[in-house]
Amino acid sequence: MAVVARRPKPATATPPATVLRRQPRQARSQERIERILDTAEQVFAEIGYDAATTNLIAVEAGTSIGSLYEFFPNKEALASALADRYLAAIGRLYETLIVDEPGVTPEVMVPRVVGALDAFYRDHPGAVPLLNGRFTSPELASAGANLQRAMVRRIDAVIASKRPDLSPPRRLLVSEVIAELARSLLVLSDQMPLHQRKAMIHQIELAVLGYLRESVPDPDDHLHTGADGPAVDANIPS
Amino acid sequence: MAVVARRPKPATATPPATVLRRQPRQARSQERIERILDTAEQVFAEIGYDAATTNLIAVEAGTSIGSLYEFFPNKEALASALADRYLAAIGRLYETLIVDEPGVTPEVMVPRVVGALDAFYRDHPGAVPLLNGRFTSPELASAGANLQRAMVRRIDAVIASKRPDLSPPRRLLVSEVIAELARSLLVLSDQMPLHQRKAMIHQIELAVLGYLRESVPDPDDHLHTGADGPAVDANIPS
DNA sequence: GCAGAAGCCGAGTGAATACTCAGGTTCAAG
DNA sequence: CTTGAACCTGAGTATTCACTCGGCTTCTGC
Repeated sequence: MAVVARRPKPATATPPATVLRRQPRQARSQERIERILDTAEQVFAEIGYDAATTNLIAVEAGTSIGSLYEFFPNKEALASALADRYLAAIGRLYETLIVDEPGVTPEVMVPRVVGALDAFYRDHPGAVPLLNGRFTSPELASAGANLQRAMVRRIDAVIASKRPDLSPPRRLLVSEVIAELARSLLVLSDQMPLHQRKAMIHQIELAVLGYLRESVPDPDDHLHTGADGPAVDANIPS
Repeated sequence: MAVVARRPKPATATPPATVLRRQPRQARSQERIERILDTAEQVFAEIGYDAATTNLIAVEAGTSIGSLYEFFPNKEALASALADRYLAAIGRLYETLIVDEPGVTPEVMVPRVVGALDAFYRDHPGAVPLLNGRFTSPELASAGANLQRAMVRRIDAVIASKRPDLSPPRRLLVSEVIAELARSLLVLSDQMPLHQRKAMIHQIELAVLGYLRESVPDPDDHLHTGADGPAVDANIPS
């Protein structure tokens, strides 16, 4: 029942964690690799991973499949290398933006982060399906999961610092929801025309802030504590 | 560049909108069709649409590919028929649950709808990737889009009735965000273990309600109008 | 300038798989 | 019972596509 993507000759179980089959020695091939990756990003974004053929990517990149496979061991390695690129870039983004500084309120941080992510996704259309789409390859799915976990951890750290009164599991749950909320709505906004996209980004900010206020009410604010429903701590995972 | 799934012989451009190639006349074949669909639902849910082979579906359903193709013109028709099933069921759900009645506040309706959708997705694991996943087939993508539009329309109608002061475009945007928020978070919760799932469902309710309060503040409540950021009506689409 | 390494090419291979069809079986109507 | 339609079967067909390989070209160090 186990269905492996499309790799007729598995050879070794798991090749050493190298993405490249061989390190390029000359500038020419280095550029070729870059061009192949850029093209793969485009093609994946346009027609999706499954529909994209390695031949098409090679041709569009102005090279041959032979060259492509000279450096990339298989199709998945292409997507994997792309994911690494994105992962590194977005990771840097998080490190810069999701920080625990005294003056930084959620009202400041949320638009900052959402705006930056929006810009990134707009500049790298391939990142959206790669990191957020349903992917056949387990390797890719885990790349996206890693990224998401990184965001959750950072949010969690900030909340821990701002609101030491919350229990760790509760904090984690809230962080997960916020990260997912931002992620999924950003994916949605990504497939909107530009004029709607701007409005959508603002709504994302409202949604995150609204959820925050609802789920982690400000202890100073005694005006807005609803008397409805079960306690907020209900159903948190242990 | 146009990549068609895997249909070597397109024959006619668009066959008449029948899902079945031939209507069954005997009870036996009717049951067979049902069994094939049930199996397809399972298999799609387990390994995904692309990885699922029609042969596997036929075998698992205890029949032959010949029989499968006797009734379904191609693989996509299988998924399409499934989508129709889900569409009808969820449509009924919406009609029952998203209604504009005097006593029904958001605090009542939101948990009701979220809970019902959660139950549905749990009972029909195949529905999630089919309606919410990135799909190669345009036909399937449109099925999911239809469903989402139906939900948006219903939410919009309810908001229109409860809050006639909102401008139509603003209303629509809010409805779209709510629908998407619920959809994507439900997809997330669907891939969680059961004990986390319950907690997640509650957070979805909080998120929707929080967004509502943030984006469409209650005109009676003059306590919670923040002085931050741009006007809420900024950036709405014309 | 030469040898060997690195790089490049693309027709070809093999496996996967959507779908067909010729021939057999089961049903229902007369 | 007979007949023809509906139904079923699964080996075979046609196609796609990831990936290889033998031969060619370009670079680099000496």
